Amino acid sequence: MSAEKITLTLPDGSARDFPADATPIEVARTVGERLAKAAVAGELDGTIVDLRAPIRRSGKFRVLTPKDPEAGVVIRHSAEHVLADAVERLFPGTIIDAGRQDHSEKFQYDFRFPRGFTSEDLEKIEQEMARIVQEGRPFERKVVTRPQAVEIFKNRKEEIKLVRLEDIPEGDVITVFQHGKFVDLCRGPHVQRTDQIGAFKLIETSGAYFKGDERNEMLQRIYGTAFATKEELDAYFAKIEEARRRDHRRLGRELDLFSFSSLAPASPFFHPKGAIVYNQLVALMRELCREYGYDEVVTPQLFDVELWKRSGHYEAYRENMFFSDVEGREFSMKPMNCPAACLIYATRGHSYRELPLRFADFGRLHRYERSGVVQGLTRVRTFAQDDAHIFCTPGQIGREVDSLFDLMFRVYAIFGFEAPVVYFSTRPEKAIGDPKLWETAEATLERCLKERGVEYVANPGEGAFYGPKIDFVVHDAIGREWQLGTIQLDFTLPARFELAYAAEDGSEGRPVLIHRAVLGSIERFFGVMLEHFVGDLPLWLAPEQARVLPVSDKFLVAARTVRARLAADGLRAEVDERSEKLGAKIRDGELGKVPILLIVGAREAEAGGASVRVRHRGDLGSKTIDEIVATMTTTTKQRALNPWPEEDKEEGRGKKEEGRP
RNA sequence: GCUGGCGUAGCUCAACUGGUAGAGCAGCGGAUUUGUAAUCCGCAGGUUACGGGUUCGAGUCCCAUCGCCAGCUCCA
Repeated sequence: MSAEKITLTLPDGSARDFPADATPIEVARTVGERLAKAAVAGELDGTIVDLRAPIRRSGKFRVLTPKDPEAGVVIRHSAEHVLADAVERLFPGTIIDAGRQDHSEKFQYDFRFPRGFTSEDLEKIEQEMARIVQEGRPFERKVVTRPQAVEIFKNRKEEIKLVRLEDIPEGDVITVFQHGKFVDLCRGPHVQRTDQIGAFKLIETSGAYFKGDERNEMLQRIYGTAFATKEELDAYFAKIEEARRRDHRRLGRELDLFSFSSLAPASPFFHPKGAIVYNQLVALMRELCREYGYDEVVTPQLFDVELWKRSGHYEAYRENMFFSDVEGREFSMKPMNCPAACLIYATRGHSYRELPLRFADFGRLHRYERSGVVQGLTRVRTFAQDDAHIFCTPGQIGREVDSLFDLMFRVYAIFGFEAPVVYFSTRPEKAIGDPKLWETAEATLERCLKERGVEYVANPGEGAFYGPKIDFVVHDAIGREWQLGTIQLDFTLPARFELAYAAEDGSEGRPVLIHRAVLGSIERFFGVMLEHFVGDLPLWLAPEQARVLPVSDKFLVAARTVRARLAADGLRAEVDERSEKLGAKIRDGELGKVPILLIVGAREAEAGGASVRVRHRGDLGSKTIDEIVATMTTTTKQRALNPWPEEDKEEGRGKKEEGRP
């Protein structure tokens, strides 16, 4: 086997032959001793491989050094071992579990430790890690047999590792990595020596269930991050700081949009300004519902639990529901709108001719969420969805779903959300309904995805309890994924509610139910969107679209006249009547993120207009009131992202060049 | 729910090892009449989240409750 050859194509384009068991570090040496010394990993056809592992395959190959951004994952992975080593050195007898799968940003390690790690512990551990890094310990890779591996971890009294070892499928190659006295079960890849870990920092500690299952013991986890250089490490923390700046909870308070009270935990209060934004979002969806052939319905909040038993929620969703007893009857607040839609459908007979029937429902929902999981507007206990339930024939599913894709992408584009990630989720463990119906539903939805040609990620077992779903996910400022829109195909509820329609041939058909939301929860969307815009809402959403600033009290009347004209044309505007200097009013307007400031002094009062100052863009000069109203009205109607159209190209170009060296 | 941390004026934060709560901004009043990111002066504002306890004395130490933050688990 070792006589076999492989051909590696190097970055300079040259193709060279090597023995099949050649390792990346050996290949690096043939290129140059300096490259070999700096190497942290190899990369074969885009996959990072360990320096010491035989390559065995022909392909495009290169050597990664700390200068390559891709090397970061290897550095963090190695820092992870150094962390575990440091903890074992400082706290002998600590049982180790395992590190992190995804090293794209952070590393982590779980330990069985009698108490939580304190910040003093972290400091000590960091110092110990620094020592290990400085010692420049080489990482060694060893392929071992299962009995050898058992032997190693038995000797080290690493009982958790023995459990982990059992999880490795029979026949897999088992490798361990060692640096200094520390040995860990690990696939790699790792750097050559610990001193290639340029800069690292421990971030925080937390509890974490063994194997992520809350029925298991809780281990103590330490998080950290590492980079090739101090500069990259600093940039990482600067990014975190930027995320904090955009946090919607902070923006919501500062802009007086919403608040929370300990008397209604995890339930937002939308202040007058926040309610304007909220209602604009709903108005957008109502408008689109009209265009796409929906009928809006309004349904109750509180239902006899009989309904939930019938719908399956009592069986599969009870932990998330609020209950109350009235007159000896048990009631529950609705966590979803779908059963109400079914009840409406069932109030009379239906013909195939009226399908699809699309019921939009902006009803308020209540879901009990465990206290530890609630978070700002993104995870609350009461919210409304831009919800709808489409009753259609099986043959209409394809067209309905296709039209939903149009709607989703159209709406996300309005907010400038980058192409959302599409997930396809199938039958979960806790599901109701006939498995055969599930299979049909899953196959139908997947076919819609394929016919549409959208790229999607399979998410097995993550469907709703009544049907498979397609989810649309966008990323917030901190890189967290948030599910917004969803399309769920449901054959189960129509059966449970015995819904029917008279088919063309006179037989009785059973409608299919499509659940769908575009924004998802209005509350969550509000939060994600606020972070996305850093509070700089586009004109159509801004609670205060313009603020009129009189240069002094002398122009108060003129300012009020400008405001009155804007209001008469349906624009939201205020006058800053304080006896502050203009500079102060501008400052407060900018900090308040008002899109347009209209300055009225002697010149403007006489001409009957205002000087336009656009948020973050500065003075645009005097305009007539007609021009201001016309521009703002158009921008609002178009739901443009930019509050005021850019000036002609020449000026734009000139401005850009000013900033250049 | 679990692990860890936090809770002082509307906001941001002070108050040495326990010695009896203070500043900036915001608010209010007055002066000022202002031309593109902070005018000046004054006033008011707190049972230190809540309830117990230790102590001569608790914002500070201990216990319990509530809420918030991060993570785990879960999720629109």
